[in-house]
Amino acid sequence: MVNYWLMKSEPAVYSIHNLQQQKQTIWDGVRNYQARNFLKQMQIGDLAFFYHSNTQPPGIFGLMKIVEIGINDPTQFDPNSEYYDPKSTLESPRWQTVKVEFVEEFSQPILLSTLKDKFSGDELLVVKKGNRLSVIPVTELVAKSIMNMKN
DNA sequence: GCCAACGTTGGC
DNA sequence: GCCAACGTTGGC
Repeated sequence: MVNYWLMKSEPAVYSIHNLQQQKQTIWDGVRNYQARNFLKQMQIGDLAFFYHSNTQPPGIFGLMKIVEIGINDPTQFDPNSEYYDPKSTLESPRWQTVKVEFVEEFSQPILLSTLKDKFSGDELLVVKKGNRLSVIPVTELVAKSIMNMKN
């Protein structure tokens, strides 16, 4: 069974175009336990919407696929990284993540304003007021609907 | 730049 | 375990 997710990134830091060029990347830097728990639930083959946050306009700009799971986020051990976590140890790492692969960039991005028109906060967490999670699950029904909207 | 809505930290 | 203070996210 394929699960669907939505993963946020600030395009000024890492955009769908960066992923398109790199083909694959380790999704590092998530430092929120709830988001991490969703990362741990991911399975190889799952699909994730690439969401551009903190930009104008915000929205879903493409699709990616989970190709590797259970990766220890390397930046937690790197004192030079802004994501360094001195409380994390090699014996029991705190932060796990996944490797994602570029699938497609949407020819027409699905903007947050559109998502707000189409879905309620209960249907899709990203339109819920006050939502701050950078990794959220998306139901199959909503995912299919989004896939239709991009055409 | 503002600020609402969180999550985290740390004293007690 | 409580909760005040503080930090962060992210749309606007």
